[in-house]
Amino acid sequence: MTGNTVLDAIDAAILRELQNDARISNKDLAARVNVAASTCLERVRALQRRGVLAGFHADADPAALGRPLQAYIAVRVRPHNRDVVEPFIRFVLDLPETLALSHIAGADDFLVHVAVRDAAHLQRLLLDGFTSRREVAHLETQLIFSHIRKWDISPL
Amino acid sequence: MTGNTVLDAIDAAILRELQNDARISNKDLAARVNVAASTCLERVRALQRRGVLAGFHADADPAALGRPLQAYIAVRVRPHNRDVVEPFIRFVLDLPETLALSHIAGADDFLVHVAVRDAAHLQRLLLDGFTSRREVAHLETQLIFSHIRKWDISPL
DNA sequence: GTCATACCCCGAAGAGTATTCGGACCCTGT
DNA sequence: ACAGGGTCCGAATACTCTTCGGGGTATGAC
Repeated sequence: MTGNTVLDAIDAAILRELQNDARISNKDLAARVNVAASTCLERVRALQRRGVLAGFHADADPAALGRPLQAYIAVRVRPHNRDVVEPFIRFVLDLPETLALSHIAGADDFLVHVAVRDAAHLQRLLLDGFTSRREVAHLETQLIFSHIRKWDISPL
Repeated sequence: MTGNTVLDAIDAAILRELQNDARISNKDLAARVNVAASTCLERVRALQRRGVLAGFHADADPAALGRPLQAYIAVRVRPHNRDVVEPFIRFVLDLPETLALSHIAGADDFLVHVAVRDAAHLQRLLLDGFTSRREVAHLETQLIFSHIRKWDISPL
């Protein structure tokens, strides 16, 4: 291995396998990427140390948890300064409906990805959760028909 | 346990722990949720069978993989019918830059979440990947300052 | 009451896995 | 040739997974 950014073929393979199945045993992982188990273990730990592997997470299905409807909520926050923005972020992340939150550049300031029980639940969330807050200047909601997340992010 | 939708306290705890760390050992998981290891194992398998636990994935940091810049690309596809939409979806999911793809209701048809090396890379992706396609009628790109994904989805 | 049924849970133990560590190997520069 | 640094490996011990038989408890029929 040469530079600081690039992964060699074995690291890339480890990354691929762990993104595909985070609960694979170290022994099986080692077999798949053709190194000894001890080597494999050390490589995984190195990837974690380097921050390439940021964590391992179970993927729970929102629909199976009674929240089959997803939406994006675009939010404009006024005034758009630290004292307003930081509490707003904390508020959104504390909502059980929230799946993800993006702070974006453009006409809107935030894009909130939510999963709810049904349209009535979404309506309640919008009215009671968002429009009732003073700093929320504008809302725009888009229903999500389907959402596909790619699990295998590859280097460059 | 009664219904089909609800999880009891132990299942909810298992879900929480596995979303927090998918590589926790079954023994440690059992200790955290206060059941025997064998019981815990069976519960995890039941959650997988039921589709509540859809998978386990390593979380790779796009920035550490040389792609520190993220954006949403809103796309309008014309005509919006099966023969056009399905190849488009396949195309987007095959792009290495794509992190996620949503099919949405509203003025735009798709929202594509991408991670790229830099602005020039994004520009190339837009021009060569998207606007060069016949079915792409409109594009709107928003840079992402920060993106926070919540890992712990709770029931209801 | 008491019996049957259906769950859920548990602990023991063999099979299997993780992890450490010393040493082999292979570059690279002197 | 040889020293230094890095990477990899396999053996061995400690630890974990997984199966399986059995115990506890709630429910409902008689």
